[in-house]
Formats: sequence, structure tokens, C-alpha cells
Amino acid sequence: MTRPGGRSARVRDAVHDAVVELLAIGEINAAIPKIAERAGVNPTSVYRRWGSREQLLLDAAVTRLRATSPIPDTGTLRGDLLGWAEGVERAMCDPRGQILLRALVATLAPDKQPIEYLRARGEDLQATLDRAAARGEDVPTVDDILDFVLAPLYLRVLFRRPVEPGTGGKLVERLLTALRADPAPNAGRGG
Amino acid sequence: MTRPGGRSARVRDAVHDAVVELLAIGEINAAIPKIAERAGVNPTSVYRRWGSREQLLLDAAVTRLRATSPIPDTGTLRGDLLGWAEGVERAMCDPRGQILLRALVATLAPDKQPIEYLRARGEDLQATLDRAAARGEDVPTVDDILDFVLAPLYLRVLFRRPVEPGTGGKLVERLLTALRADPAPNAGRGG
DNA sequence: CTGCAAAAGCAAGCGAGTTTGCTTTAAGGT
DNA sequence: ACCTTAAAGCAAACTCGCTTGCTTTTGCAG
Repeated sequence: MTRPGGRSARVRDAVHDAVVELLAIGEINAAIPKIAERAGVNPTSVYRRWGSREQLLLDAAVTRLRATSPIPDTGTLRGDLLGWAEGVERAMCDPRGQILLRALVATLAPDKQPIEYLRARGEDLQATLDRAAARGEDVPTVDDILDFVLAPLYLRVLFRRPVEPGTGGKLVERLLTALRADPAPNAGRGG
Repeated sequence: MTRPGGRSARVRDAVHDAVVELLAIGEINAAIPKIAERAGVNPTSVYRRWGSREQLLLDAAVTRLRATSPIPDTGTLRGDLLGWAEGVERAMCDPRGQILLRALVATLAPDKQPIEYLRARGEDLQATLDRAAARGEDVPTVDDILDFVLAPLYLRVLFRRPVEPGTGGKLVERLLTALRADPAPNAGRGG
């Protein structure tokens, strides 16, 4: 029987917190005994539950990143995308967000399936697009949004080009401009 | 006195090869003794020269990635960018290229300066743009190229959306289309 | 060809990270 | 309130990566 509540949940949260805190203060290479010590947990518990430092980092990153930057419902596609992009931008300005994204990329095995985080986010975006289309708006594809907005933001973060405030908004405006100029900018590459 | 040739060069290449081979077969976490063994080199030599596994990975990734996808000089901006994008796309289709990029991202410390690889590539792109401008062509900024072409390609690779053949070319065409619609799509964010 | 010194090789020792068998705690159902 | 057992804690042993002092090889210059 699995036992998700109570002490188990406390330990999981404490360890996740410790990972994020250590990453935030630059202790990128902190090993499991150090993480466990900060979490007030026995190292053996961490080894037994996660098995390796990589699995732990991946779990912490996915768990925490999933909780950031929801897509609002403002009544217009522009408003929805601007709100979302602002949230992503804010997360990427935070050192913790940066380091979690980096850890995520580092840990993703090349032969694994697409990361749950991006897949779920893609579904959220699709729902937003469906709402806009139902209102009669011209809508891009999810691929367009990822290409025009998310990819440039991630490139800046991962390769240390600092994200300036307003970047997300400008990228969204550019996407909408391109959409007006060419209603199907990403046609032919699937979605 | 530094001694770049002869045995030193052989050892460096052998170690780089070993790193790439191990990454390619999934041995992401191979430690220095294992890398050295595969390279036929004494572990001490690796420790003395590179100091740490991270430094070694970074060195191998930068060295190998720098050698890929040069920017041609075809006489037109479109031709130059298409040739370059095709090279990048080809490198990103290769599992070794993927894993090197991933290792690079994983190893870059968040407080370090921009990666030499991207900086040098930016200078190459700038030279290409200068040539085109001297011919009287309308040119985007380096930022535009990174946003429109490189970022989407990298996002696909890093998050396991397979890069379909022709993606690089389509991204370049989209950049040029956007450039026609708005001569300064990236204005206000520096270059 | 000879000499100097940079870089590689070798071997022993240290220490941190990891594993393992067992005990203790406490979640969740009866 | 009790019982079962999943999960955490503990301690000891072990593995393995890393460091260090020294020797050997070998570019490269004179």
C-alpha cells in the first residue's frame, strides 16, 4: 500500500525545499548527504526513495516548475498570452527558476519521452487557443507560441543572456504581428 | 612553456573522444576514471589538466560544437542563413550533437559569463550581417536570428521534440518574412 | 645530438558518497 | 483503540573517486 500523506509528504517537501535552497545559493553539486542534512532527514531515506541525485533533481524540478505561471483567462488571446508570458518571464528572472530549468534540461535523458512539464503546458495553451478560436479570433498554433515566445526566453536563460523585463510581452506582440502578416506561420510542421 | 603539440594533443583528443563516445552510449554520469580508461590515459593526467569532470565536459562540448556548422558566404543573406541553419539542424539531428548541447547547458554555471560558443557564433553572424548590409540588403539583428532560428531549434532538441528535416530552413524563411513585414522586429532590446 | 622542463604515468592513502541489515516510528485501515 | 506495514532512522562497512609525492617519458629549443 502506498502512503502519500503525513510524514512521507513532509519528508518529500522538506527534501524538495532543501534542493531548491541549495541550488539557489550556488551549491549546484551538493550531494545527497548534504541535501538530507539541510532537510533534516536521514540520507538513507533519500537514497531509498529517489535512488540518485539526478532522480531527485528531476523530481524537484518538475514538481516546482509545474506550479509556476498558469495561463489566465482574460477574455482575449492577447491578454491570456501576455499574462502567461509575464509569469514565465518572472519565473525565469528568479535564480531558482533558472537553476531548476537548467537541472531539468541536464537530467532529461535523450531517449526519454517529452517532459511532462512541457506537455501539460502545451495542453493548457491549446485550451487557451480553443477558447480564442471559439470567440472568432485568429489563433496561432501551440508550436508557434513555443517558437516565438518560450524558446527565446529559454535560450536567454540557459545561455546566460539576462532576461530583461518586458521581453515576454514583446515576444508575444511579435507573434501576434507575425500572425496578422501570415495567418499560418508554422504551417506544415504539425502541432 | 606551453606544449600544445605531440603527446599532449593526442591525449586531449583521446579524452574528448572518450567523453563524446560515453555520452553517446548513455553513460552520462561516467566519472573521470572511466573516461580516462576509455581514452587509454591515466586518470591523474585528466585530473591535472582539467581539474574536474565539469570542466572536462565543458571543454569537450565547446571544442566539438565550435567545429560544426560554419556560416557560408553565398552572396545573399538568405543563402548564408539557410546554409548555416541547415548545418545547425544537421548537428542537432546527430545524437552526439544533442548530448553535447545538453551537457553544455548542464555544465554552465548560472553566474558565469556567456558561453564562448554562443559569443563566437554571434560574432560570425554579425560579420555575415555586415556583409549583407554592405550589399544593400535589409538585415535583421543577431538577436533576431537567435530568437527566430536558433532558439526554436534548441528548444526542440533539449525538450525532445524531434527536429524534422527542413525545420531550420523554414525558420529562416519565417525570419525573413517577419523582416519584410517589420524592418526592426527586435528593436528596443539591444543586439 | 643533448639538455631542460612540461606533461604523462604510477602507486599509495584519504575521505566522501553509497549501500545494507536491522530497528523504530507512524499512516491508515479494521 | 489496536494492528499491520510502509516508510524513516540508525550504524557500520564498503566502494570508488580524488589527491599527492614521486618517477618516467617526450616535446621542443639550443
